[in-house]
Amino acid sequence: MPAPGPESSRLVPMSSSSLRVRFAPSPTGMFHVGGARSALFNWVMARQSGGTLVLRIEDTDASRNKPEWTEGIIRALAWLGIDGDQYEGPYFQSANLDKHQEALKTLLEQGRAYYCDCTRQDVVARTGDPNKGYDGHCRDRDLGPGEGRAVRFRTPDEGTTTVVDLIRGTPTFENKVLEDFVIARSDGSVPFLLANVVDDITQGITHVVRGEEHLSNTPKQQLLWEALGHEPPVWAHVPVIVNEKRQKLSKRRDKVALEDYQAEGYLAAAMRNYLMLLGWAPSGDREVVPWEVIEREFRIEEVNASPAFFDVKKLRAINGDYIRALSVEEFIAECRPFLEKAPFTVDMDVFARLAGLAQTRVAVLSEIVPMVDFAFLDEPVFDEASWKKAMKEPAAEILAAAEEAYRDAPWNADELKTRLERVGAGFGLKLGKAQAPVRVAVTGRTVGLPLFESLEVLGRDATLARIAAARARLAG
RNA sequence: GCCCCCAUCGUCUAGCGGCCUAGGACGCCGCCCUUUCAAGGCGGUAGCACGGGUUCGAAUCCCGUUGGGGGCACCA
Repeated sequence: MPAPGPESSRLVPMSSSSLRVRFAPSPTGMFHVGGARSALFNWVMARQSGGTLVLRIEDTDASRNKPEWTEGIIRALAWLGIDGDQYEGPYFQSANLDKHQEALKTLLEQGRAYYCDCTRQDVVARTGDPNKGYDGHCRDRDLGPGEGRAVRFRTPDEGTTTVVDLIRGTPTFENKVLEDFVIARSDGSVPFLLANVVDDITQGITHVVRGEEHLSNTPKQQLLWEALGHEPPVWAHVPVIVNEKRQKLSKRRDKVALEDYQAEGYLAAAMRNYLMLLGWAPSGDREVVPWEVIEREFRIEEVNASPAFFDVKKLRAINGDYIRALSVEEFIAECRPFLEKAPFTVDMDVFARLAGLAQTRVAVLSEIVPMVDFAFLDEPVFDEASWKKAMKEPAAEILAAAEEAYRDAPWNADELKTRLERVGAGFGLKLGKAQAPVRVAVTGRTVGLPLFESLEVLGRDATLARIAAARARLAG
């Protein structure tokens, strides 16, 4: 860690109880990993500055306000560690409608906005170019309210709007390229651009940390802040998360639902750690770090400005690290929900004897099920490829010899290993080869938990029965 | 089409003018360990997009090119 520079080099004060950030998702039925990362960034900033994180549900679109979706957001946040006591709210955008209308009225009265009765078709007909924006046709027509009339914000004809962005510096936009955008639909409702600003103003937001996809909206929103008589917030547009084709992750084509990862057995701590690594890295040559380190070291200004690929392979690796770092008891507890969903009944006492062996072998919790199924099923599920591979040449003889050797063996892993070693030696085979037929006979697969420990847990009767069954299958 | 953003190994990143013969991690490959598979240990593979400047000196600063991405709705 380099010597810390003067305090002034920190763009976001380390301690400022006045900092107010927000996470403002619109309910869509699933919680996007990109949203999770934004939430995390905002949360960390609030925590390390002693400021406040506000949760606001942007539910004004009628198709996006199912209560269970909001619950899903709250549940997902809690899973990540952002419990209800970590934020103010939730506020609902739909509860702030009066303020939206008030702002609209103010803008209209100040002459910063005007009524417009143009349809999209009208505009295109006039400009002859569907790529062109609104042409300002109604700017000075002095229209009053009326059926089919929207309200547009009058953007400046000259000058530039510069947004101060912690990650990108000072993107500057020519005002003349900003079209007069709609701030009230003809039904009177206020769309995102304005509603979002009014809510941020209402809730005293000082730093807006959101996805890069909003950067183009920012000059328009900043103009709105100013027109409404407020100093705009400090912005921070975090890069989008992309897929292998380097496109923004989309719920249509990519696996983006946090719930899906949770259901597969990714640990919240691992997901949290991984998400923070997208665009940022802790000090030193390590990246799998306790959350406290992240909370101490994270700086929004250090977040990379370029898009990051959501690499499930790396997520897996990190998840494996987190799983291995669990105590066996914790591991068992984490496995429980997955075992309860398994198509067989798990005796947790039996599982407890296998858990330690399984822990280093699963990268994702759901993998525990096929790994221990043999111990709970009446008979193993044979993987045909495994069977073919292991049950050749002296397999029948090995199984016969093993059955014989195990009939009266003291039932512990060491002894079982020694006896099978001896069996193998009789065929000039090393244990690695000799154990294969037994492993497949008993577990159904060629790979799995350490065999002799598994046999010890399984018990003599089941082991012998399975070897016999395999011999019969081999003969028949 | 217009606007904006971005550019270090395949991927995520460290680097903020000399410490870089570019470091770490994931992946991949090899070796060791070993009852399979993991885990672990050791080693290897691979990168500053390109072209101009600025400078004694550029991955680091500036400009351009190229290439990616995002946004341009009476969605959020």
